[in-house]
Formats: sequence, structure tokens, C-alpha cells
Amino acid sequence: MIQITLPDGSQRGYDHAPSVREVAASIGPGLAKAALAGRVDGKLVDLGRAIEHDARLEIITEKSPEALEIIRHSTAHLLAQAVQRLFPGAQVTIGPVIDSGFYYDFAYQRPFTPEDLPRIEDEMRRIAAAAIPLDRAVKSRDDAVAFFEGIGEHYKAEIIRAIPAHEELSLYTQGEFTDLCRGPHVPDTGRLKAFKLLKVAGAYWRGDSSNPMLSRIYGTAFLNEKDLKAYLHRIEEAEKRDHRKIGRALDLFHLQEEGPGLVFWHPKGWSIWQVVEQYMRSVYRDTGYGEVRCPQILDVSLWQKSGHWDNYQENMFFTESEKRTYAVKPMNCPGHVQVFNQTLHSYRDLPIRYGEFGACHRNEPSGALHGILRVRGFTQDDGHIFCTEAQIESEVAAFHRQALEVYADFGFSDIQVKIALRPDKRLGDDATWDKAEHALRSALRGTGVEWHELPGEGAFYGPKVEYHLKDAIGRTWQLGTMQVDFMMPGRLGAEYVDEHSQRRHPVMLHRAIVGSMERFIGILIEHHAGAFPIWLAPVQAVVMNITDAHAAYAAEVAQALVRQGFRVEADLRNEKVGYKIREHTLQRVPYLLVVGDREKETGAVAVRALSGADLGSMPQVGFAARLASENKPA
RNA sequence: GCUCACGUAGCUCAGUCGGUAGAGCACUUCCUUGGUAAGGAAGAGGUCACAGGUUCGAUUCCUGUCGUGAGCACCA
Repeated sequence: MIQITLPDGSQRGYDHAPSVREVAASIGPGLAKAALAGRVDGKLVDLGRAIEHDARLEIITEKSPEALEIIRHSTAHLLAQAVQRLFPGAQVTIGPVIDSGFYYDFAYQRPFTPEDLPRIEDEMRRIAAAAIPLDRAVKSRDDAVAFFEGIGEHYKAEIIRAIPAHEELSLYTQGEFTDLCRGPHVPDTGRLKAFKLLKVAGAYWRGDSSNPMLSRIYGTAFLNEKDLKAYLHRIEEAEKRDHRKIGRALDLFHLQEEGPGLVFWHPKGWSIWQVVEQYMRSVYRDTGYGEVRCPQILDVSLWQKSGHWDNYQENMFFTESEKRTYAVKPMNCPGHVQVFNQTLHSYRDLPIRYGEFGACHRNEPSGALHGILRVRGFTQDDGHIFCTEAQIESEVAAFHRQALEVYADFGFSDIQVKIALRPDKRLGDDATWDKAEHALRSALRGTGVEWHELPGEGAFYGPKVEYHLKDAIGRTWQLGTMQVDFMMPGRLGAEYVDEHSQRRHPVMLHRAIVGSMERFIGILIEHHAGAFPIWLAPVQAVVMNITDAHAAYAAEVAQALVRQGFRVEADLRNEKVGYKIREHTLQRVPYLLVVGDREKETGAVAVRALSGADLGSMPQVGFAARLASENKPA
């Protein structure tokens, strides 16, 4: 007798080992039809899996959160089967589920192109319509290797060879197609109803650029057509928030061929920049930083000492004069060390904090450039703290709190925090790295924040805390960072005198909150979809006259507001007021002020919010007071 | 940097199976003076990214270069 306990606590007995499907059927035909997989004692299994002993069982249906992942994984297999039918000789490699769908990497004599996708999709639909059952089989590792070598799947065999010999592997077969997979999968291909292939791309075998490039096909799948359509619609909507589109539409900045990865800021974009910069300047001031400014180019010898020459030469720009080679600065830290070194410091002076809006250039690989989110010329809110080992933890913790406060002021709350740990290519010994990594963990632990750790992703001179945010399309970008550095001060000769009159190297903390100004403003644009809050808006209000008779008054109103420090423009063009409203609404101006006979007579303005709401007529001073109260972070 | 795709007016895009191009918006001029998301008319505007090649003829086909996009790799 086998006892199955269901999630509601009820129990059922079976005189043989029942499959998940049988249990579902014994509960009800509706459930049997909706069942996709099962969870036996917490472990996901196929519907066909027999339950050999007493167990807790949960039937996974389309309503379960796991359903989407199962469907997508099975759709990846469906894709692979279709590709192998249409392109004999194409080898399968890996085909995982990702956030928004799945992909599958193939090795084939030529890369797949977008034209191939409709054909492949059609074949996938044919296979789905045939409702081919999926069978699970278990093989030993060596048998599995032999099997895949036997059918010419050398990449698959290579993957399996890396698995320990004693492990048993499950293989899923649907018709003529077999793939290695943990599962679970849908019982038959007929369960795959809503999918779409989205794009092709190259991807290196095992993610290593020295390996051959495979052909990757991305797709997505949902439980039904309606969800799929909704997803595709969401993507379209998200693309409208793209900072590159909005940047052009709102006349914020541009890039052009002659300066790849170099931004031309237009007056309205620069206005946003200035608000952000002044705000960050106040953060420097409030948190004990002295603002500095260091040279754009410095003799290469300095970069040789700092280690940048050895590690990043390929990505630096150089220039020459009178037989000397200078590097255009890729970072601000060596400059800040020079400032620190101009005086002999006492331990009593520490921590010493310098901040700079430092303009840096890095020769990023062409394929990495992306709008203003990844550029070759950028400016960081870059600060360096020179302190003792004992001060690291409190400095890191204070920075962390300050950073989150800044993000909140700009409207960001879903920040991902990560700690990037020692990379293979690094300076310094393991004991030093242990100390640095421990200091970061322990500081963050004290703040109660949750973080992910990224082994191997630290900087060559130290580990770092990273603050990440998502863009409109869901890609994540690093904004802020806090890095512990035990190397640079020694390499560049930074010293202080301790309480025993001994000269010592301080610890250096590299930190930025918004990170690259360019990237941060790009993310801001996408976050607000161009409709900036009052304090950031390039133009906070436009005053528009109804006829020429009110032009002088409109100009006067605008001028008065400008004198009070607001960013206000007058639109006196000979156009109907509806036309002007439409235009400035599309420009996302927060307040539109209409003035006609009534307003002119009483010294008032008629206020319309960006939402279209009519806020009525109010005295000029009333509007100015309203603007003043809103002209700061929420 | 690698793979694929793309590059036509200021912008968004159409088009040419090889015979030097078109729309909407924007722009200019004129008319219109109109109270909350497009008033009307006329006009101007393009070496079809750049350089070679094939061809009687190339914006169109081929090759290369540059740039852009997606993904991969990279991101001090």
C-alpha cells in the first residue's frame, strides 16, 4: 500500500506504485487534463513518474508558478527538434530557460538568420500539433556519452563528459529527437500552444571568446496566446521608453558617427545633468568630501605604477607630445592619490575623502557601446576615501546608507546589491583579499541589506559592492560601487604617520553613487519615460499666449519665474493654444500656463498639469509658491 | 572584438525585380488672432553612410570601411 499525501492534507492509498498522472486522474478528470507535472516530496517530476513509496504529492498545473518554466523548457526542446529536422547536421548544445523565455545554442555550418525563424516556427507548430509524447530514460554517464557520440552530437557528449561518472542522467525523447535534460517536461508536445521565436544571435561555446561561435535562437513561450500577446505588447511599450528614442524626441543629447560612444549634450539634457550634478555635489558636501579636479591626461609612467598599464592598456587612449606619452585618464583614483601625497598626513587626519566629477575615457570594445548607457567618454561622481583598516567597515556602511538615500530621492527602490569577489587576474596576496572581502560583507551585514555574491568579478585591485538597476527592457546596469583597495596606495606611495610615528599606507576606498552620469541619466530617462519630476525637468513650465494681445504679458510672466530660479519658457508663436498645448505635452513639460484676457487683467495664470488636469486660474505668486514647494526630490 | 541584421529629407518610414527617389511630421513664406492635444495655402529640402568592383547605366547587385541595433565576449 502506498500512501499519497496531497497539499490539503488528505491521503490516498494505492495498491501499486501510481504515476503522478494516475493520482491526478483518481482525483478528477479535470485535474488530470490540466496536470503538467508533479512535485513528489518537494522534487519536480514528470507526470509519468511512478511514485514508489509513501510521499507528499503536489500536482503541477497551468496555474502553478512552475508551469511557465516547464513549458518554456519543453519549447526549447521543440525548437531543437524542429531545427534538426530542417537543418540536418545541426548539433545541439544547451537550451536553458531564461527570465523572459528560453534560447537554444546550435553548432551548424552557417549561422541562422532571421529569415530562418518563420520556417523553424512552422515546423515547431507541426510537431506540437502532432502531440508527440515525451519519454524519459535513465542512462549512466558513459552510456550517455556513447549515445550522443553515436548520433554525432559531439558538443552534447562533451557536456556530459564533464559530469561525474557515477551520476545517472535522464534523457528525454520525443519522436526522433533525444536530449539530455533534468526535466520535468510536458507529457507531450501538444501541450505547447503559445510560443514565438524572437531573434538570432551569436554566442560563444561555453561563454569563452576563444571558443567557436554558436548560433543562438531566442524565443519565448506562454501558457496561452493571450499571455504571449500581452508579453509582446509589453515589450513594445517598454521600447517606447528607450532613452535613445526619448533623448532625440526631447532634444536631450545626440551621438554621431565621428564620436562613437561620445555624447553631445543639448541644453535640455545638460539641464538634467546640472541638477543631478548639483545634487551630488551637496551629497559630497554633507558627507565630508572635499571636491577636487585633476588633469585629463597624465604621463604613462603613473599608469604603469598604478597597474592600469598592465591590465587595461588595450582599453586606454593615448596621446603624445615632445616624445612623452600621456594616457587620457580612464579612472580618477591615481589623480586623487597625487592630491593626497602633497602633504604628510597624520592618522588623526583620516579618513580623508576626495570627490570629483571626473571625466574619463575608456576605449570600450565597439560591440559594447549602447546609447548613453555604455560609452567611451563618461563622467563619474567618483570619490576616494583614504582611511585605516579599522575605519573600512564604518565608511562602507555609511556609504551604503547614503547611496540608498540618493537612489530613493531619484525614485529608485528596487536596487540589487552584489559583492564582486577576487578575479583570476589580480594584484596582492590571498590574505589581503580575505581581509577586504570580509570587510565588505561585514559592513553590509550591519545594514541588514540582502546581497548576491559574484565570484571572480572583482576589480584587479580589490573586491567591490555593486549597486544595480534595470533599464526599460529589463537589462541590468551597474550604477554605484564601493571598492576596497589595499594595493593602489602602496603602488603610488600614499602614506600617513600612525600613532607610533611609523609611516603606513592607508587603505583606499573607491566609491561612486550614480556611477557614470551618462548612464544614470539614461536610466532616469527610461525610468520616468521622459516625464521628469519637477526638480529634474529641463523645462518646468511653458507660458503661452492665446493671441498677440497677450504676448507681452506672457513674456513678463515667464521672465518673472526665470528670475526666481525656475526653468520656464514662453511660447509666443502665432499658433492656436491647442497646438501649443499638444506640442509641449509631447515634450513632457510638467506645467503649461495659458494666459489670455482674463489672466492678463488679474495678473493670473491658468495652470494645466501634464496629466491634462485643469488646475484652474491662480495668481502668479501662487503658482510660483507651488513650483517652489515641488522643486525638490519627492 | 565576434555573429547576424540595418544605414533613403531634420525625424519616422515607404520605394526602386538595375534606368539618379516619395509620404507624414518638422522647417520657410503667406493667410488666419483662434481659451486647453494638430487652422489653411504655397514652398524649400536628399551624391539614397563612405570607398572600390560588376554593368551602357548602381541608391538597388558584389566586396571592403565606418556607424547603428540585437545577442555573445568585455566592463578598472
